[in-house]
Amino acid sequence: MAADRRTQILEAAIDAFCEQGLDGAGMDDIAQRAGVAKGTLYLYFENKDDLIRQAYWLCHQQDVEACQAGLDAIEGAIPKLQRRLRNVSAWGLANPKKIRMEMLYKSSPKYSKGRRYQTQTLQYQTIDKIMRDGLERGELRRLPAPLLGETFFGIGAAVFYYLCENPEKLDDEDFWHTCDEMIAGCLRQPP
Amino acid sequence: MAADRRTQILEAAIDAFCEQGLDGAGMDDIAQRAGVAKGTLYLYFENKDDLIRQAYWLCHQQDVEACQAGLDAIEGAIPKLQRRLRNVSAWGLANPKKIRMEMLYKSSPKYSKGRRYQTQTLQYQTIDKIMRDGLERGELRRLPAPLLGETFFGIGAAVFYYLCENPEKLDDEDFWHTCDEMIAGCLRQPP
Amino acid sequence: MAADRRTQILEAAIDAFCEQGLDGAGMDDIAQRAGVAKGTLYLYFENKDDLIRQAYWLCHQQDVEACQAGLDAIEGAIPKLQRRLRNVSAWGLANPKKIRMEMLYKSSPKYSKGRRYQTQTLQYQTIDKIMRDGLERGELRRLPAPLLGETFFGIGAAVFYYLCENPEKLDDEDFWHTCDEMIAGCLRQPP
Amino acid sequence: MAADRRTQILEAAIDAFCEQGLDGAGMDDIAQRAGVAKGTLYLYFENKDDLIRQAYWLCHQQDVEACQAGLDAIEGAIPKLQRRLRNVSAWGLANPKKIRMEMLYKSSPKYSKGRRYQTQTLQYQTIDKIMRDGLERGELRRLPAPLLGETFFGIGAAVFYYLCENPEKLDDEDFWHTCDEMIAGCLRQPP
DNA sequence: CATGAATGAGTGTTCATTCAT
DNA sequence: TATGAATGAACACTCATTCAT
Repeated sequence: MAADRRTQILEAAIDAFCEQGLDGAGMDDIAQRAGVAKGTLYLYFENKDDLIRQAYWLCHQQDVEACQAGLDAIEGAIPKLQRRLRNVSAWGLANPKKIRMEMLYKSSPKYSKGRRYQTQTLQYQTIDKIMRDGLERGELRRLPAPLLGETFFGIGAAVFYYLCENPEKLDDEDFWHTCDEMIAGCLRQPP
Repeated sequence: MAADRRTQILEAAIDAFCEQGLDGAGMDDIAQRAGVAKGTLYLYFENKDDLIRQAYWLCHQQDVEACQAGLDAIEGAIPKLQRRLRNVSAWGLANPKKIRMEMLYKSSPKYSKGRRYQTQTLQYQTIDKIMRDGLERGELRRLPAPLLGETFFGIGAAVFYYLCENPEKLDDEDFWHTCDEMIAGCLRQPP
Repeated sequence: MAADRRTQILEAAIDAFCEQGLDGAGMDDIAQRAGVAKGTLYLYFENKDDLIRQAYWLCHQQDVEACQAGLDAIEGAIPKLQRRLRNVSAWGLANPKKIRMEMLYKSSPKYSKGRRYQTQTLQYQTIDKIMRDGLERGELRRLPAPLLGETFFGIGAAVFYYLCENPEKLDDEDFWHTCDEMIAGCLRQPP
Repeated sequence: MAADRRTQILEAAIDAFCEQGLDGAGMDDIAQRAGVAKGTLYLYFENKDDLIRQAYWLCHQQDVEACQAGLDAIEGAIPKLQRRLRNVSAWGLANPKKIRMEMLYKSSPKYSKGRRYQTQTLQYQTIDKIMRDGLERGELRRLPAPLLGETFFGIGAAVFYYLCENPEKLDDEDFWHTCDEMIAGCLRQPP
């Protein structure tokens, strides 16, 4: 399952972090989960900090990539966001630990300021672009792009958490239709 | 300012946790901030875990109480939620550390499952009630109450984060009007 | 024997360093010798480096003080040096570990450049003074003061090592008479 | 420059030990300096200890050999010692790292008792021979041969250190004349 | 009640050594 | 012969907790 040592360690680390937290998970534990000796970790990562950052970055990149699927072909901010919500939900349900890892990282005072939606993330940039374009076309409510972005993230998180406990809804088109309406109702500029 | 020793310690602890994280903040640091000896902490709290839980609980209770202000007098789920958003925003801006403490606690795998909106919280119960009532009256989108609740939380968090960086909007009625529309557009069942 | 905790630890550390070297002696070992817990060491010393430096400094200061006894009352560079040699020998025989600790410190590339006789030591300054005065009065060979100083140190070390294995000579006035002659023959400017 | 792998490694090791100390220098560092893989070290040396001992021994042998040059042709203990001092000084200035390596080894509690002049060294034997012969002929002060030897070493070290910082003196015949007088004044039995 | 010196299990990290290639 | 990835015991250091005062 693990292509190489590095990935093998990163996956073990993500598991450990999810279960015990960034501080709670020890290097010993991670090494054991990865099936390597403790010293081996330091062949691939400078230190625990580096391991955490790289574990986060792996999750974040995969998340972003999954979210992006098919987005370019869609016209309009609202439809793009609707599609994006489906993308992230499907990916998140299949990779719950990676979602959790992103959250842990972002909520740690050591690594981040506690926002879900942060300027330096890749998501910020793509979402921000969508929002600015939508605002320009008069498609979205006249609110600052960052607020629109953060709001979209908030709704997304809600839907995702709901799906975690009701995964069967993932294929329920009625459910998605209502979600689409929520997003549209929330963000679309009324005529 | 601190009524008694216990509160004095709790407030120092909240400060420390916000700045350095639940694991990052040491009992030494907390004691120093509180102006008491390290041993004294253990007279008021069983251990660090207990201190964290009580610090969280203090913040959570005050949060809930502040959110509740004036809600009983309001008729209708949507208006209630709109008011609630103003309540939590105003309180949160005045008590950013307490909001942060709640987040830290909820995002720690040791104490919580990582949800913002959790069954055991007091908010869950009040919001859930509002949602159930609203659904019964056909006021809200036909979605499960927990999803509606989580969605409301998501929008609330977005608005709050935005206000943190643009606090002058707190008194901007136009801003709030748009927020009200976002909430309504998102949650109200269209005719 | 140990006045306070700090001294108690320093003495244990000196013992350990002498037996196992600065790097070879572990903090665990030092703590055990001192009869305290490992953590206690860090209440009195910032880190191992600090402990080493302070252990050295303690030895160095006592060494210097012992060497100085009665020197002020003596007139002339040669007699002063002769007396000094007796002083350091007597003190060194009674405190062999402290002498060794000084050597270990000075010979460690981490802490020093490897000279026995170093500018920053207290001995350097007092000996240098004696040499300069002696040169001024034409009492000593016309050589640079540092070379005279280093030479005196070299002879001193030789005598000390010899005494370590023949401690009974410490009270042998004939022995000291010959030592005095060695020093004089070596350093005094012939007429 | 390095005849074979073994020498190449030994020279790299000596460099590393001089700069970082016997404990401070890692096998990694030595391998890198020698331009070989870490594992290769263990083909030529049993372990780090063995490497240290052999590195020391190499330096020691070369030192002894250099000191011996032209000594057999000289009659009399004092002239021999004077010549020897010039030999070791010239060699030491040209091979400062080898001198340093010898010192590091001798001052390490793990390998030695901390004496400059030690029974098991090759120097001990040749110097001891000179001293015994000189004593027999009444040429030297009536002191035990080991003390005379150690004293000579002490003066030698002083001269060498001085030359390190004033290398131009190496060719200054006046300087050497005074050194010769120091040695003679120190060790020769007065009539 | 309050203290803070003392504790020691636990942490992240290093590094001499091994061994499959 | 030569390699360098892997190992794991050992290390310096931290910190929640205790307890004599």
